Amino acid sequence: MNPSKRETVLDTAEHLFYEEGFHATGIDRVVAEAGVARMTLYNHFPSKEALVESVLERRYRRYLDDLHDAVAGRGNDSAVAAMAERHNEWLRTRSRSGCILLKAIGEFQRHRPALAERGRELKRELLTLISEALSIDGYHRDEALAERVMMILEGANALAPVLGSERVVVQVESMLASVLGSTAERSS
Amino acid sequence: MNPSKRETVLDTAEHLFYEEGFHATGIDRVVAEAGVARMTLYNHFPSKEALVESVLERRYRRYLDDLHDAVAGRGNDSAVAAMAERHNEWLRTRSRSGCILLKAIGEFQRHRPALAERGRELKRELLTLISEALSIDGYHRDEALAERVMMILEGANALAPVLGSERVVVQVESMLASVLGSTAERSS
DNA sequence: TTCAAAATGGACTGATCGTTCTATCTAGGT
DNA sequence: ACCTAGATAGAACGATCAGTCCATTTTGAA
Repeated sequence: MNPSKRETVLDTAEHLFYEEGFHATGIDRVVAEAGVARMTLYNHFPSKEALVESVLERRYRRYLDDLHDAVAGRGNDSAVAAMAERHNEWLRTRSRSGCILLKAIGEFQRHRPALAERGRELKRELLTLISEALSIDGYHRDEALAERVMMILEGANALAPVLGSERVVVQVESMLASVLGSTAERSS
Repeated sequence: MNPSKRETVLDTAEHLFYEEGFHATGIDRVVAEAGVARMTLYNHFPSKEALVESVLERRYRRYLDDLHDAVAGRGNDSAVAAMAERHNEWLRTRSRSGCILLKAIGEFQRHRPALAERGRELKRELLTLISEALSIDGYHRDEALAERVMMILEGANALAPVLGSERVVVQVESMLASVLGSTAERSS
């Protein structure tokens, strides 16, 4: 069975919102690019805001699930290293223009506070995921360390559009080693 | 003498563009908030694009100059530490919603490539500034190290809207120590 | 006091925004 | 063959967009 119209709309909207911005991308543009009637979109999503939320939810859920899977299926690497490696894969292939969530928070924090807050929630899920990976690796209840690791990943996201993904991924590994290595609190 | 109308427009536009987004902020909104006639704006700036560019230029120039001054006027701190401290001051007071340049690059990379490229140029100026500070501190020609330091600052910018400036500034110092400390290349 | 430059406010253009409506068409299951 | 649910194209809505024009008022320096 072909991808449903709904999925087509989500794919197209994700691409356009991510590459061209949320406010700068009109509904007409989405339906034209998706090859779908305008009312088809509105049958699946009650408003543009709802469409944006679905796009964010779907994309970031995939990203979080991907990181989770990387940890679960890692070989000899540490959990955090496996996670960072999977993040780097996103940087190389799907996330060359920064983090879609931070873009959305920036564009909607005033105009649609609920949307921005949902974005922050998803970001906190990433922080939790990092915390859990650190626990697996023997760093227990070190929230500050998790924040530092997250800052590495977000720094890479932010600078990818400036320095390019290639340059940025190699610094992720280097910084991860520095930040983990200089911690004396490891308990196993 | 009162601040010129031009400065008033720039102040207002900077605030609105930064807090509410570029595409989401109309000219009408800017002139209303600035308490200025629409034609006054268009007498000083030929287009919205020109206004955006002036806003970016002015704000980021101030930021870069500020970092430069911090290095020049530092006490016993290292150059990079003085720079990071000044960056943290921006995070606490003027830059709580992420980096205005990265926001602009995100919103304009497709619609106004020239604007986005100008943004990237200014970002490269920051990288140069960091490189120079590292040179002062005895790390010579280590471009990768400069990129790592920059990733710390940008990671902090990116996460400030999620974790808050307070949490983020303390991690900057910690990470700076890790990243500099784990380098064996220091030559003085 | 004079005079030019700067600023004003409001009308106006054509384009585009998100959203709704309607009438027609297409598919798939019974 | 029939029915229904979904998809279609396109017109239309009021609101807002960036940008222009203009006649009038305010300003500041000579």
